[in-house]
Amino acid sequence: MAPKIVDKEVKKMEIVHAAIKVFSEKGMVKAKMVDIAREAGIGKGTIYEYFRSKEDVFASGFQIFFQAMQDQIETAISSTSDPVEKLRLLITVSFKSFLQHGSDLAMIMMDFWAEGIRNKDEKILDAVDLRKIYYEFRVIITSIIDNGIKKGVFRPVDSHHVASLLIGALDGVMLQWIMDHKAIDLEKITDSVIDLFINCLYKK
Amino acid sequence: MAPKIVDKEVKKMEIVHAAIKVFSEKGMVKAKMVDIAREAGIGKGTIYEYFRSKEDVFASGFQIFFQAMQDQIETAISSTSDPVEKLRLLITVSFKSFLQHGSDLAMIMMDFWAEGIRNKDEKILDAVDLRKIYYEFRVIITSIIDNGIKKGVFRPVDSHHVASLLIGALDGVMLQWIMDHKAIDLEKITDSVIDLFINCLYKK
DNA sequence: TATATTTAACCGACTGGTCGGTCAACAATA
DNA sequence: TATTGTTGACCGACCAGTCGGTTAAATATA
Repeated sequence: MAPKIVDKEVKKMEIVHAAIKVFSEKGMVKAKMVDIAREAGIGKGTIYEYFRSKEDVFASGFQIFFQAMQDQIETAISSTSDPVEKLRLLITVSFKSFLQHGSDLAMIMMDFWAEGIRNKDEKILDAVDLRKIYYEFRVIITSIIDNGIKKGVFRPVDSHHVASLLIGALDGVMLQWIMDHKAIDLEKITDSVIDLFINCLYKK
Repeated sequence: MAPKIVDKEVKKMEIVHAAIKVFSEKGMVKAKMVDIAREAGIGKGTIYEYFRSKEDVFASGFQIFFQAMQDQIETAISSTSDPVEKLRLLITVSFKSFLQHGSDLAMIMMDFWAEGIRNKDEKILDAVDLRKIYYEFRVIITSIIDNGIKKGVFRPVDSHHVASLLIGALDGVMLQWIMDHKAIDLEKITDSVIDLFINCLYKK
């Protein structure tokens, strides 16, 4: 009357994390369902007990990945109310989380970008909505800058443009680092980013 | 005794340009050989008279695409010897070339990135060597900045880091623009990039 | 406690479709 | 007619997703 019971949610997470690992090593296209199954230590058919399709697995991985990153950043910047310190933390934490995960996790981000941009018009995967993710990121940074301007710490600038620029710089530098670890010293570049953005925002 | 003659090089270029169009619309994976053939107005088999594989077609497209971009930028910055003006032109031309081509061409760049990063260890496609391309780009910008420092126009900075940062900012802002044209005004952001980088480099 | 029963959970052989690459036949030219 | 150039039907490797069969945990029964 009562058969084998497993925690569906826990197992689903196990599969997603196995999938994230495989995606990061092989990329979305070359990663096969059987690879994910093997990594999770289960049979291929079992995946379909928890996910509707490969895309569904991918979307779940995407969401978990970016949610974790966003949480990490928001936790860090909520520790202070000083706009300068918030920006400094945001930049540092962004680069740090990349450094600590190595290039595997960076690789999967590349696929998320590629997939997210390619499917930006199709509403199939609403979890993979990079527009929303970037919008939210921009709002966070814009509000820090606006607050800094209001407090008279920063000179008046177009906060939206500067926010876009900061996000772009973070992404773009990471992109170069993914391509060539030896050419880009992520730790030292952090200081340059902070120097350029914060010093240039300071009111003189 | 003298059979049909076609200009192999011209036809090869026709195929590559058809391929670039198809790649930009569908992406590397979804673009089929038969699509490229149809776009070029030829049979599928003919492509294999000019290219060894799909990857070979992709690599050729890659090379032509980036070479054109690099030529455009180098032509622009060679028109002046003023470091400030060189930087201003480099930023403007980079964004302009993106704007004029629309998002199709931006899409293919995304695939080049993804493909280039994924195969960065495999030496199969040495034409698709993003490391080299970014290195060369960095050299160009570094030399402009160093020259500016030498002339006493710019304050002394780590030119390599600032160059990486500028390239990153250009790429990263374009990435956001690709994702959401409405959220990013590429023309107006150009001014912010110039403002931030050039003003902050100025010696006071 | 041993055994039977129930059924969620699991699995991997199979299917159906896709697509890169080949090649034998065909077309055009001089 | 000899040679270059073209072609698309065909092949086979590949793989996402399916499905019928199996396993084993929890309970019921004696």
